[in-house]
Amino acid sequence: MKKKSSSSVARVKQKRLSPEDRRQEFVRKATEFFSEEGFNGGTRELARRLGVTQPLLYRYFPSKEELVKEVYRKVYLEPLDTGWEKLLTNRSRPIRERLLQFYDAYTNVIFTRKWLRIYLFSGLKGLDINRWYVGVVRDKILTRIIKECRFEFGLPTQAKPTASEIEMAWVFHGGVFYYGVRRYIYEMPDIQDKEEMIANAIDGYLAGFARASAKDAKRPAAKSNRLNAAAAR
Amino acid sequence: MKKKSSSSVARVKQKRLSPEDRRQEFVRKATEFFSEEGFNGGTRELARRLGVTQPLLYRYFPSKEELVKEVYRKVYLEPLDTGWEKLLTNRSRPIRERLLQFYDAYTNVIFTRKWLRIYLFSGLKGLDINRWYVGVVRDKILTRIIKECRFEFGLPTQAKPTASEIEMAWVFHGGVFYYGVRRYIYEMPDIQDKEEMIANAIDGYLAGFARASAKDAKRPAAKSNRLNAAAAR
DNA sequence: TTTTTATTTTATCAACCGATAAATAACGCC
DNA sequence: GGCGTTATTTATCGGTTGATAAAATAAAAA
Repeated sequence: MKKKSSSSVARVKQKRLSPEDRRQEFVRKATEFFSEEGFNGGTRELARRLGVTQPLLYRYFPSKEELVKEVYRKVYLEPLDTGWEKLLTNRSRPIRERLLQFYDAYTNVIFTRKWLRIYLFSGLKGLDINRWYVGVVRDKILTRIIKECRFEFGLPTQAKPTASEIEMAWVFHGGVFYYGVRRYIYEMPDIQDKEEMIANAIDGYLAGFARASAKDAKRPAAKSNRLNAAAAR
Repeated sequence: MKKKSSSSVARVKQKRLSPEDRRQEFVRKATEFFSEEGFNGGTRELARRLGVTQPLLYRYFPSKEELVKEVYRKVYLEPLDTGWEKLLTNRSRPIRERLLQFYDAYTNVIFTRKWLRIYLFSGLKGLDINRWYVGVVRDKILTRIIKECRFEFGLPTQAKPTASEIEMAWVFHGGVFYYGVRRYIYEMPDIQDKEEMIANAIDGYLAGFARASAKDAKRPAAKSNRLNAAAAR
């Protein structure tokens, strides 16, 4: 064992962080820990990886649950404050380019083992923050994509997205998402480059969107609005 | 409390099952339990839901882990012995119809809260049986779909699926899968009928497949075989 | 250096976990 | 019915969990 390193000799680092910085360091490392072990991981093992003793955690967090909540908050808010919303609405560029750039940026944030695992763990718990996040994806991302696609294909953009449109966007988005799961959670070998996969997925989605629009143009809007009716009651 | 009901009076049910049947009943109920609580659920709570005491479990299973393994086996093998393979290869019917019927049948099996949750729980654990299952989906289902699509579009069917083809099929399949997650795990409201979603997803996939085939026909096979090269080393 | 304050550790608690042994209850058979 | 066998329960073990109080240490202030 080393000596105590009390004042001057051999003191290389470890200045002593501000309480808030130290707290954030704990949250950061706890995120890594819980992403691997799940939220049933013990506080003793977590403390060991932090290089401290277990009761110290309770100086910075009133309970394990509070620490876990802070991990959630950090993980779920991380992908949302990257200002990608303008990226989708820039109509000076074709929709395909915008989608390519957006999904490249978005997946650069969420396609990590850490993020995906915490997302799935909390999803299995049925947490409110998970439902909130999924709602944000639908209302901010998918709804925007649908509107921009309509514009690209010369369709009216005011009306709310139909159930079919949302569901098709979800299938596309979920398909892309599932690539991350296969790669970073299942760790499947021999997987295609992310960029190629995204390009293929986008082309497939746009082809499907064009096809569906053409079909809907023949017989006007009906049937696919079962959802709005249900939501209006 | 009731009386003991030893021989004849007021005996309505509860005949006493054979050891194997009782064991299977335990496995069945344990599947429900672990699907909700996760595999960290306690044996005492499980026994309570079974209406028995906790040590009794150890008469039927040597350890909790063995019980859990049997739950895995049952859940993972369930969707595979439904003989849907012939369904995909019946070339007297158009591929769209076959895909519709297959995915209707397949999702009828896996789109339950129970199945999806156990699948995700075990996936997060990185279990071998999970990786095995994902490999089966790729090699038996997706590869077959690709081959049948090639046939439908008048392309040669012998060559192994390219990386792009597999990845596109995965995005499609994962998109459908993610519908189940949204519905039965996230429990999102106002969701489209499963059949409509599947039909839309299939049409989108086929449109994308046609588009990709047309593009590949211009410049011959190259680039998209990076995977085979990687697998051959 | 001495005093004060903030940080970290040691020791410990009650509750819960998976698992085992021994005692009891229920059944099938004669 | 009584007897032997199987199924089930009661009681209990050692280990681990999240959490608390008090002692000890390190840093900062004087």
